[in-house]
Amino acid sequence: MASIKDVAAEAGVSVATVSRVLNDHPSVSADARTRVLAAVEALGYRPNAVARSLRTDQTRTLGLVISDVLNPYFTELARSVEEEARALGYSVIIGNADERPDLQDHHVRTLLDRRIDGLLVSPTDGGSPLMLDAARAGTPMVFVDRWIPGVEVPVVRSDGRGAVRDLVAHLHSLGHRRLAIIAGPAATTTGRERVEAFREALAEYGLALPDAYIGQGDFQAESGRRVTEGFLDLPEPPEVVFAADNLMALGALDAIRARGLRVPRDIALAAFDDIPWFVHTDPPITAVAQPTGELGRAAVRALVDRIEGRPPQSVTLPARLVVRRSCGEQPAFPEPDPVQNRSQS
Amino acid sequence: MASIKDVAAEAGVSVATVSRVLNDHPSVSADARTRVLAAVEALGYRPNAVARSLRTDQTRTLGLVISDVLNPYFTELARSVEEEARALGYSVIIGNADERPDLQDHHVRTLLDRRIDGLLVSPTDGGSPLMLDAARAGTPMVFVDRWIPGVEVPVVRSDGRGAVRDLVAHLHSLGHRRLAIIAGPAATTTGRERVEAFREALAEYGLALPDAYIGQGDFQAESGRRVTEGFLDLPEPPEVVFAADNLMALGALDAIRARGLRVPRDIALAAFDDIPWFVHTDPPITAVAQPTGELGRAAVRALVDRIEGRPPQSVTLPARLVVRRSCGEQPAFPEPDPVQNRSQS
DNA sequence: CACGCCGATGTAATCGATTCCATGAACCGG
DNA sequence: CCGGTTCATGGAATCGATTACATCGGCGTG
Repeated sequence: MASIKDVAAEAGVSVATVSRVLNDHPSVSADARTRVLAAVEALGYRPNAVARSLRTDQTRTLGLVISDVLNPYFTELARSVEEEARALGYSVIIGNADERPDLQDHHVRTLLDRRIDGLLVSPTDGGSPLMLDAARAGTPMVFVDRWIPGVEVPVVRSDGRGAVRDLVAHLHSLGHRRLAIIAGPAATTTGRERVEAFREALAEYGLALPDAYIGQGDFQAESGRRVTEGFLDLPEPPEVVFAADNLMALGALDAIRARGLRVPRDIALAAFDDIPWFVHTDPPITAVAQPTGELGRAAVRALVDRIEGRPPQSVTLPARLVVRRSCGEQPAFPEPDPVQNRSQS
Repeated sequence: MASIKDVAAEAGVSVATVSRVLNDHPSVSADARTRVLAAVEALGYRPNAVARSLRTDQTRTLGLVISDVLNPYFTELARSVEEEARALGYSVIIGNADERPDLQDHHVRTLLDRRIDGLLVSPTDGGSPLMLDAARAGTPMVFVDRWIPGVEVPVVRSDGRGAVRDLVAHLHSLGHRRLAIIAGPAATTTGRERVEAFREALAEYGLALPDAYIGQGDFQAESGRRVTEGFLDLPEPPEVVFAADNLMALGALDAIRARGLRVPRDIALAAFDDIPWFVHTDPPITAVAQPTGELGRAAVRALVDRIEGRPPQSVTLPARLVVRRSCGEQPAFPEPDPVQNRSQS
């Protein structure tokens, strides 16, 4: 592979001049510039990003560590992150933690070794020493979706409180009174918050959230199935199951079907996180939709602000309720249900 | 951040010795080794991968350029690729081409600039000059899923011929005679092959595949919807729609529902690519399942063989038919329908 | 006319590793 | 006791860029 020296030789100038042309430094003669450009073309030269990074101490690369790539929510997040980063001249390296703290650490370490300029994390747990150290050591970092309290790192997330209140109102108006929730891991902020939001909303309607109606899941489908089976075995099963993420909702749907029960006739189902597939399930599932794309873009902007020396800002965007048929009764204004909710760039 | 020099100073040895310890070169005294290790620990030293790559001319990184991250098939592929690469000591940088040749080129260029050790590609199109040049220039490269004919690059893919024949047999036995297909882009091998396999299988049953029953899609949901509407508008609409990928099947399902028709009573539906969600749609969708995880792992192994100087091998694995309810009648042996078909590592 | 400044260019140091080569000590067999 | 190995170690070159500094010619101005 041709190096800058070869280009210099071909163009009959020094490497310094070649470098100046490539980084369009002002003081280069028009003549030298054209000769260098010609040489670059002739040799098919491309600057070695590795060498450049070593010298400049910046890689123009962002790390993104997400909890689970197979979860469509995170896939969409990753997509919008990459899109915005590209627009700002950065590349993204994605690490999939698979909800495993050890894998999360592996990726954080690898990314740090590669000297990425900044790190976007959706933590699987309460935070490993490694990550906390990195944050303290001054690695530009932003939490997205989930975060770790007590760490001086900007957070970009969505607030589901309002949407959950709307959901409970919807459920209440349909006559449901016994509402259960499949919670996410207590180690995650989203795992805790969604339960709290649900509990508070219930309280507004004078409803309690008994312990028996709180199932402990782990954001994976299998746990949704298991917890739901527990609910159905109760002497007085809930009338509604609210899953704290989309995968667990799927597991719940499975468990319900396996008993030969029908949604929403026998039991209602709702989920946190809306995904395109919820339109196509039987029945279409009512969900709390996060502004995923906007979240990803805002997170990148915050991180790049931090990297480039501007003050980064935490951002909280509201989620909204999308009513479909899984809780009973048709919505007054049926939504258009777009096949593809992708933001073309 | 501490460098190797700092470690050397702290341990009272030269940088050469530190480097030897880190790469466990045999001729280092036990004493020096412990002192270096202590210094590494004390300073929290981590080798700079950028500097190392520059010197050794290898990054221990693989590039993966996929056609569409939002397609669960590719997400699963990406996951297995990363998993196997990690096991072999490599990292993976994923580039999402979004079925756009220009984006594909952007990612290939960026990855090449970063001097990745090898490239895994599922090409969106017939192959840009950039990619062909890279292949000719000797960049270790492997095609996965889709490939480009006439290029000297190993291919890891699955052969759907057998499964498609099984599908047609299944459809025929259910009494269906008018079968239509939503094809993928003709620029992709998978786009062309699936139509051919379908046509050949039909021929075995003495059935033709008229042009009116071949719709041109682009592997995205919207095209599936559009094509299906065309089919339904035909004076003699097909009895079965076979979508060449999962996203287009979803679009088809949409279009069918929008007309108030029911699957499989009014029209049958089948898809290429099985995904976890097909279990949960209404009705569950019959599909041709690729051994996605195995494909990803085999692709990585082939690429790493090539990188490390062993002869790489092309691999073709058979796909298989998964019968569900979208084509009519219950399967004789209902499958267990696992909630999560993830291979835990 | 001379001085100083500016623009264009080249030389060389530098980033943080790896690794070739030289050096010196220890050790072995004759 | 000496020449030849072997082992541990350090010095310095190197990878491919960027960039501070030096140099030099030309030009404007007092």
